[in-house]
Amino acid sequence: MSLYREIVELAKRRGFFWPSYEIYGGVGGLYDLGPLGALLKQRIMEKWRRWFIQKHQHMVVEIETPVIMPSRVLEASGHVESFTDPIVECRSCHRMFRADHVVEDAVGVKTEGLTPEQLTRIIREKNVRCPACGGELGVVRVFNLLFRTQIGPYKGNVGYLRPEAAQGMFVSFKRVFESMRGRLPLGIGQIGRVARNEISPRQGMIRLREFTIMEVEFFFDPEEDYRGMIRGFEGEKLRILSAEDRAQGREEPREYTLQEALDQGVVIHPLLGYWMVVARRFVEELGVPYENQFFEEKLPEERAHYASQTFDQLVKVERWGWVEVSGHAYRGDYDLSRHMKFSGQDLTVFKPYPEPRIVRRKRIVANKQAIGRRFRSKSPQILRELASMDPARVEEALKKDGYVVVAGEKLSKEHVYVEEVEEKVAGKRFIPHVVEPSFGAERLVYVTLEYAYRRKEGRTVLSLPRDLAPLQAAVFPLVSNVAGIVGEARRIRDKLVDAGLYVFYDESGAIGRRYARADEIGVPVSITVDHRTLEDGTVTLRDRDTWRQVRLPSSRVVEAVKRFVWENASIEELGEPVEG
RNA sequence: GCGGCGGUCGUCUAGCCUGGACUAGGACGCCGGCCUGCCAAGCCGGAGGUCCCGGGUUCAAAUCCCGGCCGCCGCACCA
Repeated sequence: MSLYREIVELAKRRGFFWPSYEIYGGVGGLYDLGPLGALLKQRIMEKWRRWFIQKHQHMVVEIETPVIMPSRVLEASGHVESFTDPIVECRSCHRMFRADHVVEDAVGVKTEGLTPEQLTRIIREKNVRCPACGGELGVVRVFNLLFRTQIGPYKGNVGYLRPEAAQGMFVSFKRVFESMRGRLPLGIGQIGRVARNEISPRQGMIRLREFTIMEVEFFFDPEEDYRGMIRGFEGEKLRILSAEDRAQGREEPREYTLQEALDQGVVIHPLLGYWMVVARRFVEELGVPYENQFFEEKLPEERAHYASQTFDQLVKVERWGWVEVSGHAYRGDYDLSRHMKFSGQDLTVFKPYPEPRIVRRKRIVANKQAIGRRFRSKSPQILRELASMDPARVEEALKKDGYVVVAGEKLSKEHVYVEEVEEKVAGKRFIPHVVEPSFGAERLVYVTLEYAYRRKEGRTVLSLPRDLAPLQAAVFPLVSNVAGIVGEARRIRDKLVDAGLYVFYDESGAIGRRYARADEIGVPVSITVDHRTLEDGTVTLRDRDTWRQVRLPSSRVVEAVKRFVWENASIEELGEPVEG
């Protein structure tokens, strides 16, 4: 059986995940997380929080925004338009094509903004055939990956389920920015569910129609030098396959330090690179070694509509080769600009200079009275155009010709002149730029399971990083027919539960079987109460990965488990070795 | 969405081609009991299956035919 199949089998059997709505035949792209899967995902989310929010709490905060979005927001973001592709199917070979691409290639016309009906007409009129087999093409249809719904009882009130959490952060940027007392850089993070109506989801947990996204929108001043922020990170390594390398047919990533990647222009902004380093380390902590991950730059035509540079963080899995677990996009000011335009709200940021600056600049001064007398009803138009002209050029024209042409009229020095003024400028207004690291949580659940999966002496061991284990400790009575032993085991279980831990307790079957069951679901440490416990109060602690055991007083078990699980202490530090 | 292959106890599977003694068999797992001084041990007992769903052919369908759903593999989109 393949590794993938073994994991899927384990997942179903022990309760990590399975297809949703199974009793009704299932629905593609939807998965349930079982008791262990839900815990594992929570631990992964917690780790993400630690890396992306908690460690950066001086500049990154977490919010929560709705899944349902009014259509206006996604019109502004470009998703209503750009998450939609016109597709056409060949009637004979049944291949699918992007209708606009087929038409552009065959007829050589621009298709931007054409409706499916118009595209269909062009196909009919120009007799555009299937590029693969020459067959007849069908009717152009549109598919949109957005799930559409209706908000309230009014049909016209269209809403969508969000395809990414990002828009919630952009829309609420101003409020968060203000509540964070107007500081930049500012990261706004969110963990939330999103939905994309994939045409053909497959690949189990890797490609879902509904999933949890974990993303940060990191807002900053595009003119500021952020190289200081990556101090201490310059030497961090990243494996990157650049778009340039890809265009030349290269398939292997190159290794760069962060500094090199920036110096060579492979990564266009220090902050983009900074979060890529954080992402690499976070994924390493899920159990994926450095050499099994790299960043692939998207080619221009592969990028989302909002991005000017994008990297996918790829992780190697047995079944599908390299799969994306995160995306790192330089979104520029695209989103905030669009929301300014669509909402009419000012989303710019004011940034005071350390000291007000005296700026000398040229200014066009119009003599409105003279213009009004001379040009009468045309003067409003002249004044409007004048306001948007470049002072330097006006000055030059006046100097050279003695007049300047505005709205088809010659204006002389009596109508307009240019003067130099000194102005005090306290700061500047600008639209922040954004870099975005964005993770899919369920993919990480699968990846984490795959990297933890081991076979040892014919048994399955889930060697999950200890702090990710759904259940942190197992407690067993060595035998189940001695009341004292069972009683003490139950007491220890209760103490661990009271300490806030999730405990696997089992008194059925033989001890070896119970260890095997605990190993299989990744419980990092097992505590066994035996006959000696009744004599001297000590119990054994067993390491899931090495199967080594130590003995220590049961009064110290809670502390020992915590040190083992959260502080990664070795088993030997926690007690006296057990012989044998 | 199309093409190819597949869907049988919790899991993995036998049976399907060549319809009927299939009351659908096995292994593992699960539950209970006994036993057990540390790694899936032993003994006894038990529960568990609308053979993916719907329709058709037939005296008779897990088995043949049609449609649907789901999964895997290829073509287009993506965290």
